[in-house]
Amino acid sequence: MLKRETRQASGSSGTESASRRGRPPGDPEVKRAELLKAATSVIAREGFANASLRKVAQRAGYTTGAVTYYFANKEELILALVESRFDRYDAMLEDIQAETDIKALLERWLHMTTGDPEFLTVMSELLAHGRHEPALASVWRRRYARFRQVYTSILEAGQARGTVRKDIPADLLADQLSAMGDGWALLFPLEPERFTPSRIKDLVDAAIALIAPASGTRR
Amino acid sequence: MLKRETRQASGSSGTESASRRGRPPGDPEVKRAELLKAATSVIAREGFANASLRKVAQRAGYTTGAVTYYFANKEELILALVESRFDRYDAMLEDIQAETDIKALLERWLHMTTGDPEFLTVMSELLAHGRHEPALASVWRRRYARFRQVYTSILEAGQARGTVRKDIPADLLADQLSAMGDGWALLFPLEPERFTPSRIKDLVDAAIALIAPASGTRR
Amino acid sequence: MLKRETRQASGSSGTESASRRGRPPGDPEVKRAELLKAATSVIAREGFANASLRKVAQRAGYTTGAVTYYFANKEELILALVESRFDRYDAMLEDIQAETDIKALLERWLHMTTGDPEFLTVMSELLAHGRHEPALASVWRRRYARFRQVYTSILEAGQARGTVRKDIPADLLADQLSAMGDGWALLFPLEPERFTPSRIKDLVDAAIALIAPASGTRR
Amino acid sequence: MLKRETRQASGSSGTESASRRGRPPGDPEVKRAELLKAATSVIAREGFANASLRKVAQRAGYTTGAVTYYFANKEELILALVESRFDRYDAMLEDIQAETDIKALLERWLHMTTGDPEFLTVMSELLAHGRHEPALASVWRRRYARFRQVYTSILEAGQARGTVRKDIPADLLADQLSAMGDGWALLFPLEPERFTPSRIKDLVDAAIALIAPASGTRR
DNA sequence: TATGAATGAGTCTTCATTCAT
DNA sequence: GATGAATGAAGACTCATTCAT
Repeated sequence: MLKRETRQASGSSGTESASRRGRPPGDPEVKRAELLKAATSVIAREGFANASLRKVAQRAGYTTGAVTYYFANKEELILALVESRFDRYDAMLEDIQAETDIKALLERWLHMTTGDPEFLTVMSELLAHGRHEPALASVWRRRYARFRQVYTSILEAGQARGTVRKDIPADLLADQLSAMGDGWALLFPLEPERFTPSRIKDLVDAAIALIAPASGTRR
Repeated sequence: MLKRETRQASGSSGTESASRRGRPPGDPEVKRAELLKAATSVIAREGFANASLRKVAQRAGYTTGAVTYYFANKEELILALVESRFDRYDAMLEDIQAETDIKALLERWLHMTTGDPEFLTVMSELLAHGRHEPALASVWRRRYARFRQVYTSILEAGQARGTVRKDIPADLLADQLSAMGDGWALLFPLEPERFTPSRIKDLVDAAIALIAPASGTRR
Repeated sequence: MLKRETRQASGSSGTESASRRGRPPGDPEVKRAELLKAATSVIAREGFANASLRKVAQRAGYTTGAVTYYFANKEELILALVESRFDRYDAMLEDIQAETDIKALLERWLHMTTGDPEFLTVMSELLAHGRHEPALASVWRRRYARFRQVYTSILEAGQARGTVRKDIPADLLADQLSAMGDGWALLFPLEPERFTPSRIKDLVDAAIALIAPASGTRR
Repeated sequence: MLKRETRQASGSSGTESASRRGRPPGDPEVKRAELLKAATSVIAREGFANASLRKVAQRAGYTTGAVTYYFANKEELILALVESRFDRYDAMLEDIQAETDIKALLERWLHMTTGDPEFLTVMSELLAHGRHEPALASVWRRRYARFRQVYTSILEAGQARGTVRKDIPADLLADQLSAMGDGWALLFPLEPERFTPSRIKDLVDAAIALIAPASGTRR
């Protein structure tokens, strides 16, 4: 009772309905997506350790209760978040996979992952935290395994086509390249000024050179 | 570091017995080190997000007050922790650096970093968290830069000696290898079962192959 | 009770088909009864303190809104629940009351109250909580008084017939026996393993002996 | 910050230290006892279901944090509370046990249990809630068993002395009397006006008559 | 008639920090 | 020098209740 008055007092427009309760129109999936987006924002900006449901709700323009209405748990929210991020990544990879030129492919991949600045940041936060949340860890293992497979088959195709060195099995190369990617995803937000576009280009070129077949010395 | 001066200033008494073996039992530096060790343990086991000063105190067998007595802040504790971990890493690198054979060197590095199972874990936790704590981030930038230099000079020596490929500048190679290492430090705790000794050996061998000069025997 | 009038006022339509067997599916009273049954279940299993409207709705297979639609309040639901449980108890007592043999009567009472395992549990939960909800307390007082009257008249009949001791007024005996019953209803769920069938039989026999007239054969 | 001002605003004396932190003198056991007393009050007044740590803290004049400082858990607080109540009851029983006259003993017991009006209320609240908290239930089972033993031996002594009927085993009598007591503890707060001193006297006298040896009819 | 989205107060709990002793 | 009692804010979560649809 007391509280309600307080709330109304701080309401801006006098003509607007004082209560925000009741059933507004809208698809629950949309709201869930909104909340996941807000969670992404919060985690990207403040980090996993500092992300709270309250902040997520605030950023989404909801109350805390709304978040726990759509997600039973903080854990469930996080899991839904990882899955959704992976889904997006999946879709993006789909597009790229057709590219046969390994250099072009890597560049598109780079463009894709760095296109949404929040994406890599959130992924690395979630990855770093995965160790402590068994359910999260298992999602990572499951989905990460799929990506290694995709990478591996891409590299195998490259080996067949002669654009990727054959002396190292494709799965090891995939493992190494994705570890490298994870490392950068971790380092990038720490010292963004070091990762200038030209530095990034050099690193990508170097990566391509690393996995290219031995060409110059003997051919 | 910030507050260490303060502590020492009020702690260095001229009457201290110099004949005792090592530092006297009440030595603040010893206690600080003990607390840092406890902090390492706690973070390694429970993760940065779940590590609290209380847990650190408990693990060290100290009282809650002791932690804030020896460290003004949680932040200060964390900073001291990173510095101390880097100091240790520095010392370890010193030993290794003399090794000229690049393969032997990498293997010693591997042995060294994985020797203390808590080490890599804590480092990756702190690295992942660095982004959100400006002071921590700056420590990382400063000290990480030094390591890249060391790595670079090692790789340059290898290039000079002909054991490392010359088509990629040493600093790019260093960047890539350390990113790879960071990636693995992150992935390892997530799926330790995937990193069997033989898989690790393969990955290291593959890494060596990656940076090796294009040999005449291979095709 | 408070709001039942309101409901019925708006619910009794004259066009309702009278030929259908029982009440039509949409009958509010049926839904209310279903919800009360669900509430019984929830309270019996989880206890009054842990029972929430949401759980009741869930168990009944209704939506959250349905509960507050059929019952204005949580309090109203509880009151309706007590009344309905008492109604049932009333009906059960009706059947038994005819029994003239006091031992047979007690045994039928026992059989009756323990027949539905949820019954006693819910009653004791509601009884224990009654104190804190004035409306609930008043229901208890009113209906409990009636039962003491019934018990008293049964015992008086026994006294007249010579099967119940006459040195203690029937109302005091009724008070004592019902207190005993309440005590057991409270203790039973706490240590069910202690209340084996044979122990229960002994306790009932002893209770009968307690209220039996001092027989000539004893001592 | 905001809160502190509020706190200070309601502080009485202007010269008192604004902060209440730091280490005041005092025995932790005393504080624990204080908190238990506050918990007793709250539960007695508002019931177990409505008792919150906040209310306990408030009544004791502490903040919520203080309660969880002295008791790790709400559960731990409750357990400590039951144990302490039982300890008190134990001590009281000790005093009484020497009484050989069964009537005098019962009256002293009555006097004792009703002396502190909160005592019985809290006990019945805790008893009623015991079912849902395994740890609490086990404390009840353990300690309640002891009392039944004491009661049994008192009744056995009565039987040996000829003041208690011998046709019902003492342990059954103990069981019945304590159930009766629990029942009354439950009913009393519900309708205190019914339990006038004279009614209580009658009930006690009737109870004594119930367990007295068959005297009038044949001797 | 009935739904279910959303609220907002309240629950327990954890925690960094402060400070009298 | 060191302790540990106490704070107060924040955390996740639950829940009765409201109400647009």
